[in-house]
Amino acid sequence: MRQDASPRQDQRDSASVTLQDIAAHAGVSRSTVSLVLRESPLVAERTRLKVQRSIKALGYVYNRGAAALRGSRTSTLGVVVYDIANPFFGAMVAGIDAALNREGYVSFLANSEDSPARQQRFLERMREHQVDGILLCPAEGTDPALIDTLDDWGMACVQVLRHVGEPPFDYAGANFHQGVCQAMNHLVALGHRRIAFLGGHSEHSATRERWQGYRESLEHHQLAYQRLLRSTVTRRDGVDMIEKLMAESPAPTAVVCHNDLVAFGAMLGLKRLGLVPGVDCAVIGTDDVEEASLGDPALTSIATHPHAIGEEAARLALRRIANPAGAREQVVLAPRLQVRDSCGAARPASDAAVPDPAAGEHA
Amino acid sequence: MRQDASPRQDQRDSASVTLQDIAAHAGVSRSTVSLVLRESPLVAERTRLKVQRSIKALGYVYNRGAAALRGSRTSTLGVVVYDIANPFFGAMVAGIDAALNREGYVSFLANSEDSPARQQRFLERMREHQVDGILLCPAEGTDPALIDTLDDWGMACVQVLRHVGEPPFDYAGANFHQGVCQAMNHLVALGHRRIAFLGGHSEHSATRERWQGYRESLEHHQLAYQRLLRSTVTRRDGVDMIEKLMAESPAPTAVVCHNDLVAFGAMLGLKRLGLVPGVDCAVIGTDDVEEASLGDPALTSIATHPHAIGEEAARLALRRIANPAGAREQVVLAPRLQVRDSCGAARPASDAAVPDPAAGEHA
DNA sequence: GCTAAGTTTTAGATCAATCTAAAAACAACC
DNA sequence: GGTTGTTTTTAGATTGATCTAAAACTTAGC
Repeated sequence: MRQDASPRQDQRDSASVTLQDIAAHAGVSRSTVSLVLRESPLVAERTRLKVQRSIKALGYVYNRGAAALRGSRTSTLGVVVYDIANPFFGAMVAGIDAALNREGYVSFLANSEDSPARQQRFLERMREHQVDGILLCPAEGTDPALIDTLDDWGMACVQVLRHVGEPPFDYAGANFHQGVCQAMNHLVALGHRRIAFLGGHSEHSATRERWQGYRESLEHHQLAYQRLLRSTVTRRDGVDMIEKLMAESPAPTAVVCHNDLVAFGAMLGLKRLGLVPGVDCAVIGTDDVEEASLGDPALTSIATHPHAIGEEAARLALRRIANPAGAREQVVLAPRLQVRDSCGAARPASDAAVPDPAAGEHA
Repeated sequence: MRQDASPRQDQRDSASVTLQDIAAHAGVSRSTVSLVLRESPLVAERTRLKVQRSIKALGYVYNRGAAALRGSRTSTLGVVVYDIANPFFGAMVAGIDAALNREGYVSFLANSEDSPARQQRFLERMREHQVDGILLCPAEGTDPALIDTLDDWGMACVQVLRHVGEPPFDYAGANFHQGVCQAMNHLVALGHRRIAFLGGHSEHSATRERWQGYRESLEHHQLAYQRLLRSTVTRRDGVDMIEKLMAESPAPTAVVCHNDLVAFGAMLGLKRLGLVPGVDCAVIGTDDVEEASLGDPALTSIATHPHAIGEEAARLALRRIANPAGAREQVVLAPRLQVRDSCGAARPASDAAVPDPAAGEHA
């Protein structure tokens, strides 16, 4: 009836074909078949071909579970993120998937929802499944000792985007510090003197790095105005924070945001106040998600390349699995400031004491 | 040194503790320990407690690979989506994760990028790993025979969101047909007579269902104007399509969009033309992603509840695994029209021959 | 005290691969 | 033809759990 090419008809119904069956069919031993499967150079060309024919004829399926029992690798990895519904993590997971796919690895995914308990449960499951390694965006409140524990468990662990504990550890992420400095330099060059930073929650490494960049930039450019608002990092937070800030006196002429969601919120908040983003107040986001270029106005954003970070993290994990004793690595990707319409020059009309001549040069 | 509660000190260094070791420690047989682990009622209370103490004392870790080799289940599932960077799928995966987590299942994730070849590679890997089942958002161009093949492989397969082939099959998704009808009814009640449908690509079930809803609504309300534009479904497509439509004469007074991204694009396109979304042209999206409520104006959208769909799909898969011979099920969730500001009444000023009195009732 | 029935426990086979160490096959050389 | 050295192949042990069928231990009844 069915006309497809697979040799399903030949197989006995759904009963699984084993090395033993192939050995019998090809007239060799189980060991030889195993060697063929693992592409050992020990086996003679003629034998190899004969065995491969039998493998095809019987529709053999490699049993990775059985192989893992005797061997040392499972070719599986665990991936933990805390918000898979966030497109940033989606892109990152896509990068991980692409890199692993190339190497024949496959990954379990868990969404911790920033709950250390849930994260812990998943990691214990991963241990039971004997994954070779873990890619971990640690949930908020993760005990730094966890990294050592994973090491004791014999699973390679690469932290991604955030990290807990002290180096040396394996890590892949973006240089948020540098990214914020780039944004600040750009704004200062445009003549801005009152720049606020919006958002960031509790004590994550990724937040600390941004805030440090902000503070150091202020110092470096000798700017007196400093306004750093903590918050969760949703679009609504952006609305709330910008409304609060613009009611202050003096109000900022520019804001740098923890991520693009906050930045979208800030732009929306400005519009609700009857102000024009990029004219009345410059807005810069972080991540450069796909929507950034299609905003109104198009959002200037610090591009952090989640797909690339995912790929780097996966590759680092594979390196560590291949060489568990090797030196720990930190792969920190440089961000790039993607300039668009939401960060015009500071208005001369605003109450700046001395209009900056530099503004003209760069406007 | 380290003060945590885990009995790591007792274990011999990283060598794994087996049932045999526990049996020796507790003074019982390997079989008894196995029964305790699986909570068999056969084991006497005293023995059970004794064995559980030994399990704790030795820091035993269950080896699921070994268990799967002898047993029939792996407690693993494969999940295939075609665009994990899309927040809609992110939310769906979060729903799947939540439902599986409760049942002690864990899932492999793959991002097919709508490539049947890549999807096929992943499914073969899943077979090698002997997953109990697959949650599949089939890639574009998937051969309908694939569903039967998976069945032959002995893996439960639940299609999600899209489906290929003929029923009966297991499926979880949203009632897109009904959703579009709700949107159309709403627009008609507001007085709209020229309603276009934007977006949808090639022959997916999820697209066909939307288009059918559109066409049947037109017929039901006896509307002569029909304009259905095919496209991929990105924000940019929305911009392009609305610009094209508004240049036509007569132009539509409302558009229903394949998803929220297209709708955002349509709103942006209207603004670029100097028109006001919700006033000059009503816009309705599909999915009701988080951003919908924060748009400018807030977007009316057909909420399809991706998280709930993910949960339903996962639960259905677990049911099928528990009972492979059971009747196939289709779980189709009813969408809900989330009315916001982007779909005002059709303007009396526009060239409608007869202003509809119904518009007043609902405005 | 012995048998029968019920409750607990266990030895040994099994699952499907890998690994080790040794055997078999082949070639080359004296 | 026998020895040596390679190249191939293989038997059998091993991995860590589950399963089956039987053994060992209780308890009840006469």
